[in-house]
Amino acid sequence: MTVSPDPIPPEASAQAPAPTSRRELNKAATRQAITDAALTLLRSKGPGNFTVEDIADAAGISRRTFFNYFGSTDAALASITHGFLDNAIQQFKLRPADEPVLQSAQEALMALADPMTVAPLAELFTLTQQSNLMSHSELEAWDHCREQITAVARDRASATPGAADELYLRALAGSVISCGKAAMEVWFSRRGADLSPASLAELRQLLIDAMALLGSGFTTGSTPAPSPSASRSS
Amino acid sequence: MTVSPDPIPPEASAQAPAPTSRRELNKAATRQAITDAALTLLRSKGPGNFTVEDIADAAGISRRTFFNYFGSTDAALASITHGFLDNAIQQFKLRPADEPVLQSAQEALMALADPMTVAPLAELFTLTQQSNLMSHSELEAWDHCREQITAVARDRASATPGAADELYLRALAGSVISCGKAAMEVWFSRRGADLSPASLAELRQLLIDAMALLGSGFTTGSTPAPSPSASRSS
DNA sequence: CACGTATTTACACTAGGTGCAACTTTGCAC
DNA sequence: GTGCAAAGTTGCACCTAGTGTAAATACGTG
Repeated sequence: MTVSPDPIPPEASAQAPAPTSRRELNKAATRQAITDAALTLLRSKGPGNFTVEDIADAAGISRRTFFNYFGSTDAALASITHGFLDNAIQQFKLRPADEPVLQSAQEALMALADPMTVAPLAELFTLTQQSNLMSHSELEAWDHCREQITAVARDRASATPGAADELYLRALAGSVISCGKAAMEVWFSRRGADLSPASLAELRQLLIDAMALLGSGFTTGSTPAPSPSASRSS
Repeated sequence: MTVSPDPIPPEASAQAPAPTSRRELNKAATRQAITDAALTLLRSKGPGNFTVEDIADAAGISRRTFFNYFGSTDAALASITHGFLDNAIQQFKLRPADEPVLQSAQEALMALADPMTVAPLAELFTLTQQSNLMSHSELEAWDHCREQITAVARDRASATPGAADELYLRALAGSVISCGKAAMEVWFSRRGADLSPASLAELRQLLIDAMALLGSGFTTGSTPAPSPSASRSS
């Protein structure tokens, strides 16, 4: 795949530090073309009903080149999830080190509950929902995120005097991920791919509630606290 | 694979309600032969270094028959995990309906922290640890367990007046699974495949602590509570 | 333009996974 | 026991995933 010499000024859509050579541009374009093609095929044919060759053809590259970019169809699609979660981790790392992990997670997720960011993830989710378990690559992406959270939590703990142990770190990070997933699952099952402001507000509330449940130890005793509770509102 | 007409009396090793016909016996034997062969190959060659054909040969069946039993090598190995978790779910379902879910989970896991039950799982874990993400089939097994927990929790909730919502159920079940996994990970990383009484006692304690962390909302504020805390001792 | 390097591509090959038809074993009635 | 139908196994053909390799093409730089 060769990019035609679009005279795009260098500052256009500069997300990364961008050593914007033609090689880099081509690679980025190919990568994008592959994920676009994969998503299009997913839309039109449904999960599991298209091959790597289909994607390669649609993206205008050879089958072999596809494998130079992704290890499988799943991986191509999971790059969407990966992008979202990388973003989340980035936000998470920006939080002050003395903030409780749960709150950091909540704040990081809040920052991402906007249409632009969740749209691709929401569509991917709805399109793959029928075959109810996530693909291996997608699970890998979530697991990678979990490890990142563990690492950050470990750093923060080592700064405080009574450093928490490994069990604490792993259990916490795993639970945060699980609760985040749970919130998204519930959101998708309630609203489908609805990205309206009201729907996104509901997502935010679900994320807040999920983290609050985790922080309260899932106590149901006196306060069932299903929906109206919130530690903060955007 | 044909079982020779061993004159085994019908009560020998009757685990299931056992409609013990010859057909059932043959199938069970084949299934067992496959998982045994897979585990042996895993031991001798390491993960990813043997093929379905290798397993089939070792189990004395054709490649095609292997696929009549399992969808992949991973699935054959994951049957170990599946067995353990099915067992766990069974224990979980036996708990009284008015018991808090977290405590039920803890009790169910306690009942399984004996050498016979954890040994296969421990070995599988250590043998596949180097390639750090679990196989797809193994993750499926854990996810199936998560769904079962969700279902039980849903039943229990619908019996109580202030029925908890879907977010609560999913977040709780997901967190329980995550914490269980975390406890096992820590155990394996500390003790390898050590199945001594002391090691198993440590596993029990880790499981107890993990559920306690979840129940306390991971509060570190005043009580770091890393190890000596426990809501009960076996 | 020319040359070295990065990238793409075609080709060959191993292995996973599935449908199908022939064959063997088992359960059951007689 | 014989015979028959259902369940299970096997070989075979076929498609797809994924990888190694070497030739061809595109790019960066002088």
